[in-house]
Formats: sequence, structure tokens, C-alpha cells
Amino acid sequence: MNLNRTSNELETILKFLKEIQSYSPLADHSEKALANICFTQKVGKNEVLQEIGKTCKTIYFVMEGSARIFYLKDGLEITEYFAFKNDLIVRAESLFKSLPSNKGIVSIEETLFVGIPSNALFSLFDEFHDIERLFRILIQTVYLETIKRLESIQFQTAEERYKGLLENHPEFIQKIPLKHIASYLGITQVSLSRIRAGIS
Amino acid sequence: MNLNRTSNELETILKFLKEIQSYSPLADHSEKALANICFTQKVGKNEVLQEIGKTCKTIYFVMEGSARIFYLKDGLEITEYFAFKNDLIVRAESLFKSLPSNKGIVSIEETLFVGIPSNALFSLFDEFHDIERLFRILIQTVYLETIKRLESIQFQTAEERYKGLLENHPEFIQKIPLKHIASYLGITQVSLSRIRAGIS
DNA sequence: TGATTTTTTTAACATTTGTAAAAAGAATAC
DNA sequence: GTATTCTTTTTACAAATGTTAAAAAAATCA
Repeated sequence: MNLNRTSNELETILKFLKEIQSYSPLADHSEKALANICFTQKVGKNEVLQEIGKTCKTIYFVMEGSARIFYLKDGLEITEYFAFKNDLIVRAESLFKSLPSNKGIVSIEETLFVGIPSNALFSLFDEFHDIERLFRILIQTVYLETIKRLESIQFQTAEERYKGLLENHPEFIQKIPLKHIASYLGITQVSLSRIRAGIS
Repeated sequence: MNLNRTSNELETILKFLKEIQSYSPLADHSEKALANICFTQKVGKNEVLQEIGKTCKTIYFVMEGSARIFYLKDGLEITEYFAFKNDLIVRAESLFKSLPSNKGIVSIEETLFVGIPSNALFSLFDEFHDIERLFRILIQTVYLETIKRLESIQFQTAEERYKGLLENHPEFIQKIPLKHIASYLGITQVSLSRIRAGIS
């Protein structure tokens, strides 16, 4: 175990290890090996965690706070993904293909992340079958979430999508500026305003 | 190796094993174990491969021909996914959660599949790390494709999406009825007709 | 607090897409 | 080969969403 850690860092990482094993349990030596490559990172509000144009080499988990993945279309920010407590946040295409990403990650509020360097993690995959399984199941899970989101955006009206978001993720509306929610829903800010006016 | 196989079946399965290892190679004994649980299935045009309402217990690959996943919305068929030669076709949510699926799989033309029973496959995951890795990478790949599709449906107009489909998958337009392409693109048949009229 | 910046709403108009029904065209079956 | 069915296009109108600009409201900062 890395001896340079503060007790705060250690506590965060232990909490993370416990949380992530709800997907698939790890043997003790696997858990230790994973713990060894993890690190914590705390950022303030609206701070850039990963820059557009750089290749993604770290897998992040949100331990406290929230963040989002965005990209630019015609100079405007489009929000692709929101991550809250216990959510994975990663620019998947860049990570898996080792290519520069056209997306960035920024925090929404003061946020505490646990980071895992992908190269070190991929090495652990070779050594520890159960670590690779855990991440196989994690990828499966985010894949299913993406299918759900695709279905909702393909076959629901903007109003249905907004209402669904209100029901399933009321925390979104509280913390996140509506312009980001609008682009996440695939509509303009004006359109979202109209929908909100029509509901209340 | 299962001795009840015809030489045709065997040939198909060997071709499949070769094809799938482009994602990640397998050791000889892993390859044999996987071969042992695979089977082939040939269906005619517009035939149901997996019924709506049943739980998905088989992972399919298209060896020849094409097929699609669909579901019903207000009594109408919505096509969610097309699979062509060498594509995976699976109702992921039902498979991974062991729940009855509200989706079905039907062939578009005469189609040859290789099927893998999921329970047997998951058992092989325990025994052969490299088989689980192969499928981890496969899931990764379809996850990235789903993200791409989400981006296109969220931030492109219907016309841009149709043109993109023409460019990237010209084979779609040749074999598949336009009504299915329309629902895949998230628009009505009438709208697709208008777009097509506007282009030529 | 007051000034400045950012976010959200509103308005007017344009464009896209949807709905329903009918007509035209293509494929299929007897 | 003709009748039947299925697919695609067209038309007319309705509804939803986009665009641009301005006003109002809220948040931030000095």
C-alpha cells in the first residue's frame, strides 16, 4: 500500500473500493493491487478535470459532487453526460481507442474524484481476472444506460424526456444550469423554457 | 469437440472463431471450449429468431444475411438495431438482467447465425480469463457504437442522419424496407420520403 | 450594496417533423 | 399473369422545435 497517502485519501479510496465491489467482489490481493494505483483528486466549481484535445488516460469516479462531459458543436457546449455520486465518468472512445478526445470533463460543483490510470488498470486486468470482470460488468452497466438513453431520445418527445428526468433524477434540476440540461436532452434552451412554462 | 456436427456447421463455427478473435486472441484450449458451446441456426426471410416477451438466453452473431431488433410502440414496430455480416445481435438488457425482453429479433433476409447460450458462456468466463476478456472488449465495442449513435440522433438533423447512413452503411438502403430505416433514424416514413425526395 | 455577468424566460417568426388519408409503385401469392 | 398485399410517395394541414433578439431574473464579484 502506498505510504504517502493522507488519512483522508485513504478513507476515500477505501470507500470507493467498497462501493465498486457492489458490481462484482474482489479477492483481497486484487483489492489491494487496485487500491495501490488509485488516487484522489478534488476540484472546485466549474473546474476542468480533463481537457478537450487530450487523450483520456484516467478513469474517474465521483465520490462527492457532480461533473459533466461536454463537447463543442458550432462553438456551443453540448453536454453529453452527467455524473453524480458513485457514478463513473470517462471519455470512453478516447480511452478505449487511445485517441485524442473532442470532449472535456468539467465539475459542476466542488467535487471529489477517485482516479485510476488506465494503463496501470489494464496491466492489472492481465494479472487479476476478477478486476477485469469487475470492469467488464461496469462497462455492461453503462452500456445498458446508454441504450436506455438512446431509446428515450429516439422515441419520446422533448416534454416526455424532461418529465422523465424530473422523475428519475430530480437532483439534476437542482444543481445543473438549465442550458446544460437542454443540450443533454437534445433540445434548445428556448424549447426547454417553453416546456417548463407549460408544465407548472 | 461436439461430434454431432455436420461439416457445414463446423465450417461456420470455425469461421466464427477466427472472426471473433480479431477482437482479442484466445488460447487453443479456450477456443475449443468456446467452440463446444456454439451452435448454428439458419432462418428464412422475415423469420422470428427471438420472440418479444421471452428472456434472452442466447448471444447471436450474423455469419451471412441480416437481422434487426425491434419493439412495439403504440402498436407500431420500432427498429432499434440492424445487424449485418459479422455483427453481434443481442437484446442486451434482457441478457444481462435476466428479465423478459420487450424486444424481438427478426431476420431481414435468409440469414445464418452462430448462437452462444449465455449460461454456458458465463460459466466459461469463470474458467477462461481470455474468453471473458474477448467479450469485455466486444461489449466495449458495441458500447462505443451506441454512444456514436446517441450523438448522431441527439445533434444531427434527420437529413444529416440519413446522409450519414447512406455514406457509412450503403448496404442498409439496399436490403431494408424504408419504413424500418425511418424508425431506426427516429423519424416517420413520411419524413424519410421527403428527405429522399429533397436529395435526388 | 451596487455593478456586472450569467442564466432564464418571453416573443415573433421560420423550419422541421408529425398525422392522416389517398395514390402510386413494387413485391408476392395463387 | 392477375389479384392481392405490402411498401413508398404525395398532399394538406397540425404540432413541435429551432432561430434570433430582447427583457427579466438570478448569481457573482468587487
